[in-house]
Amino acid sequence: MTTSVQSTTAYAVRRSSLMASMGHVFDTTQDDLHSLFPAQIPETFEPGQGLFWEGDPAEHVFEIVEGVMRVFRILSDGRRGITGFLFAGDLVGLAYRDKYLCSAEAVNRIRVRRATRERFHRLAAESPNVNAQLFAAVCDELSGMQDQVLLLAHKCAEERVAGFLLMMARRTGQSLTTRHELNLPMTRLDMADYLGLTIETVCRVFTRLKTDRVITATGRHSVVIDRPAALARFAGQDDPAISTASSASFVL
Amino acid sequence: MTTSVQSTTAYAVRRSSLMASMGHVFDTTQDDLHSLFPAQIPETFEPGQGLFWEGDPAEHVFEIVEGVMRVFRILSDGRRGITGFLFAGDLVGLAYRDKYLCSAEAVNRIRVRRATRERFHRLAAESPNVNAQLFAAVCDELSGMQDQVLLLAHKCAEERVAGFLLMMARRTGQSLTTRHELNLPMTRLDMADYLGLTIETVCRVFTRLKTDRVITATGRHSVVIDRPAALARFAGQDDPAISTASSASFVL
DNA sequence: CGACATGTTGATGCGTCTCAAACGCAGTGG
DNA sequence: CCACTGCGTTTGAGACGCATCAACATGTCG
Repeated sequence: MTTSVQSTTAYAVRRSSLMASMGHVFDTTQDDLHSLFPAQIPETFEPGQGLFWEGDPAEHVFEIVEGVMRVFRILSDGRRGITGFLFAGDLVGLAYRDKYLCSAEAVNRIRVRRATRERFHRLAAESPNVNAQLFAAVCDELSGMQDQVLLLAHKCAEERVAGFLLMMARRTGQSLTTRHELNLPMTRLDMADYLGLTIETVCRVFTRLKTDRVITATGRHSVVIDRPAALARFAGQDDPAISTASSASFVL
Repeated sequence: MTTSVQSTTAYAVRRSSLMASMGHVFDTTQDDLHSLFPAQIPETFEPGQGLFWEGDPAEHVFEIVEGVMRVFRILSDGRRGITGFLFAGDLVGLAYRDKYLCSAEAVNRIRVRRATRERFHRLAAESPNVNAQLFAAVCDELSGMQDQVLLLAHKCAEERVAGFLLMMARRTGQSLTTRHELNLPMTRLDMADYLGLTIETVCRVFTRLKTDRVITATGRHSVVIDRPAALARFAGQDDPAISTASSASFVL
């Protein structure tokens, strides 16, 4: 990498938090982070297909147009640790230094736009607004990671799964007050690797939530949250990990 | 907050990573992040004294000149979760939005310089170099948090404590090849709250490491790492959590 | 010296992991 | 249409690791 701009980097961005934090300050109709991507027909990736791998030269930044991605690293013992899930509007591949530090795969079929890192950072540097948005978004991600750390360090299986469901509801823009169906495109293994549990434990918590009438399974990859308040209680209620948080998403 | 600059924010900065990542690009003798703080006699805080508390209006940014700090949140069940330790050269209090999201206390006696957020962000915005440094540093922190997430999600007590010792050695600039004394100013409770363990478990791991001749206790708050390779093996070896990482430090 | 905080060690219980088996759904082919 | 097959999921029994509770040791400060 030759320019100084390229060695300054970011990780990722969630559109929702970005709008929430910056919308009142910046004009988001122009000068938006998402305007950095060429207005072309998005590429599609099939479920399980990888966008890039840990260690690959970091050449592109991706914007998720539709679908869900998982970002993970392989630990020395061969296990997979998922550091986050990414949704429509999120950016991914803002790799740090010149290699990707994580791998990224499609969970379900996704559509993405891509820009070269060179182009992305050059354009971002041209606009103070975009620059600030990028910065704010990374800060948001950092806050979310802190919540995730607290969750993993101090919470039991029930709290983790309940918190995960609440996070999914929030990230997909659900109002918890009404009785929506919540789509969970990832497998139990994905959840387990994200929450630091085993498939079996995740599963047992699900059945417990079902027998307690907190949720109803409407399919293998979809549930209805019947009693959001009870779910929040399971999750540890007014924790930062639930109220503030993102709990996932950034990416290198 | 009235200006757009103030609502863009950052979390923290470690001097070491900052130098490592940016030193070859930026002139660090001038235009340094640390030059944003008034060249005045640093304030001192006594052990256990708080710099700011979760929820306080975020008025100042601090630079640690000497000593160690802990950053934490209180969970809904009353337990304390430490999200990181900060060392000389680190910045803290780059709060996001207008309230601190974490509390910060001195572990041992520390010396700090402070700048108002308004001044800090105004000066930072004036220099592209400083701006980029700030951004890169926050990205570094994000990477470190990811490592910490992987550690907490997938590692056992032995691995966590061993990893913690390696992190401490690295953060205090130790070359693991020679036989240095490692200072651990924090209590067992601090380590436990940081690693998601109990005091007793941390203690038992210490004694195991001692009986295995991996470390030697030279005092309550200092150990010698006798066999760094063995310690790295305990920690899970060439994990990202050890090689890449910071494992802590950022702060809101 | 005594009082208190911090650290260490031990006995026991709970929660999660591990191993194993059965189930259910989706896709395929007869 | 249904049997077959593969994979993800669910459920169970047992083992293991860490938390909990308790007692004691040690260091620190009056």
